[in-house]
Amino acid sequence: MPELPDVEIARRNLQRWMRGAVIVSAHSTDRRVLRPTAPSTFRSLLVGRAVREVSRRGKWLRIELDDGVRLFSHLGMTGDWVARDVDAAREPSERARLMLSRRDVASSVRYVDPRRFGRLIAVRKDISEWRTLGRDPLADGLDARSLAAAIVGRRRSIKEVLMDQNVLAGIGNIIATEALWGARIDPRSKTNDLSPDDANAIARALMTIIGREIRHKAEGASRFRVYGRAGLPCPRCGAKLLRIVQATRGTTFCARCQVRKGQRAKVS
DNA sequence: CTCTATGTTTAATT
DNA sequence: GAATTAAACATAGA
Repeated sequence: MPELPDVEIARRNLQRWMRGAVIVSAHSTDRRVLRPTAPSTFRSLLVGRAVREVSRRGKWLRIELDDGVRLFSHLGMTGDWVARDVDAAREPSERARLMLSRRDVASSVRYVDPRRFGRLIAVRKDISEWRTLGRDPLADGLDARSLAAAIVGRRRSIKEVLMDQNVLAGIGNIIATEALWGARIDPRSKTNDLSPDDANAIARALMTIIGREIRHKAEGASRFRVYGRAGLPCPRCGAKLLRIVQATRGTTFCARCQVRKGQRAKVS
């Protein structure tokens, strides 16, 4: 469940479930997800400490505890946090469980992740993956100027740059695909061929999609215009949507109404 | 059986 | 050495 809007929803859930609670027990034996991998380290760092705050940058969650301890959580491709009764059975694909107590009320949260691309990192200082993250569109805001400053001087395509977490934090394949369609820009365009108007269009499209996804995800389903719809007609112009591969990730786009920047004008 | 998948890291290649 | 590309991870679903 991962891209900025999904992670933001997870943050709000965890904040609601955990803030002010004391961690009564912490259990995980998953050596793929856990860092450090020793279950005893996970337990001893977390147990007995209260949850101060749950924050997010990009796709990373940071659960801040007493004494400077923090639990970083990345959801990978299929990770999610769920709240359950203390005596509820183990979830399918459950990888970690925290038992909580708040005002004498007991509860539990579980980390589920079928593919186990996610991470749970219990540490006493911020990890480098967190420190090097780029601008977060939701937390820091994003406009034409800040986007242009972030992507300036890159040689890769705009699609790949948008997904670089150290450039912009939280943009994944879906949002990048959708935003470039919304901005009418061909995903193969190079960043240094983009005008200030282009940067403005992309920044606005990103903010629109992120806001809409958070709003919709909080309740129902989400709706994508082009992602996963290759071969179907473009919702804007009706041409058949194409699928290409960039940096091993599929990109769906409309070759008719998304303009490829930096290409020589078509000869007549 | 084959292909694809919301993400990131690491190895291989240019 | 920098940059780009492919592979790897682990599992599910079409």
